[in-house]
Amino acid sequence: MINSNVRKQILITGEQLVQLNGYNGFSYRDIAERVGVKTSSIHYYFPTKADLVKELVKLQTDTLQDHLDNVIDNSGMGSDGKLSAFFDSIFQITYLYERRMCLGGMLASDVLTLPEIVQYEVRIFFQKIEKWLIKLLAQGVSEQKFFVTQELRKEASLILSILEGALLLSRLYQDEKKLFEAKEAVLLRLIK
Amino acid sequence: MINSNVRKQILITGEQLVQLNGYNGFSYRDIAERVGVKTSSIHYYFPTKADLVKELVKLQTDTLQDHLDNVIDNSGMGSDGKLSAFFDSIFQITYLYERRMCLGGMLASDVLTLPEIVQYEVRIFFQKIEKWLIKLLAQGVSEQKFFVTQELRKEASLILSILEGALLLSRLYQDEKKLFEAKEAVLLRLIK
DNA sequence: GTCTATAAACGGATAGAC
DNA sequence: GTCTATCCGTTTATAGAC
Repeated sequence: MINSNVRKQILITGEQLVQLNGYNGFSYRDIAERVGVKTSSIHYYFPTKADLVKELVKLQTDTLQDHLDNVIDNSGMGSDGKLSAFFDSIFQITYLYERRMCLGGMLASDVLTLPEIVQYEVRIFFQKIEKWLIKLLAQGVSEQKFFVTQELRKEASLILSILEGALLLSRLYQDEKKLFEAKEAVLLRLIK
Repeated sequence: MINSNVRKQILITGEQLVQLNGYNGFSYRDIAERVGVKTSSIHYYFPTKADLVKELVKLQTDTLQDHLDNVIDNSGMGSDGKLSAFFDSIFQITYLYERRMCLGGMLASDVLTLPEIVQYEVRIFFQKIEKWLIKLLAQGVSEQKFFVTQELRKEASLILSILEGALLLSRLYQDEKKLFEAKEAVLLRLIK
């Protein structure tokens, strides 16, 4: 417990590797080399790969949730500013951070090969973001800053799709412009 | 040559497995078992995994291209009908076909682990679809059926992002509704 | 907690018989 | 063309010493 720094380093490195290469694109060895321990030490903290990835998804979900809640609660911005901040927050933990894919999006593409526990956490990951978006949309509508012509749930879902798709294609072409265009399109769409 | 049916079966099965599980989520053994040959036979036709996947991406690119060109040239539909047909065509080779991901989208998520040759073909895959979309958008604008307020290239790119993102999330939740909602949103956006 | 050692299966790939 | 046999590195995971 004195130095469960190692545990933290394993989680951080695992997160990085999942976002870069996907669930089937990294191994315990990859983590071990980067952290500077043996693979058996990783098994000590996380008996199976499922344990490790489940844990790191939970962690990012909570961290992101806290961060976003701060944006919505303790910021002087209007709804439009908050939506803009939402995109920037996501960009900062994805493409703008070593050209990573979204953690949830990467695992979503691997969904058929994921252990059940991991699938479950990935769904939670997106559900929380979607709920947050719905809350923000409602706020924007009541402030008369956003003009939404359909169910808020559908609109939030669409925004998520745009975001994930833009990340996928930005990475393919190594072109961050697509990302900003996606953000701009969403803002224009709502603010109209 | 008499029975290069095997070659074709390998390609078809490989395509299926890539769309379901990704580049790092299947092996020569998986294909061999399904086709009913030994892995060495696959190596006879495709010396390396890169050869195989490169080939199968090329194939789907060409097939899809031909199909879409037919839609745009030899159909009595208006631009809106053609765009609708575009979505349906993609759905038919993805989620509505064994809940597959888009071939290009799946490989895009694996991009950092792909051999160069495969990366190249994936980019071609999307470039051709994007060009086709731009052509259709131009047609729709000149017919005054579509109202596009930005560069056609940006609009096409956005449509692709929406499509890929919707596929990703539909698969995660096993919910085809998201797909149809995405299609509807794109159509409303342009026709409005 | 971290290591060495090892298991047992899997990965892509090749040589050579038929 | 397809197979058997095999190579050799990798992968996840465990046992047990320190």
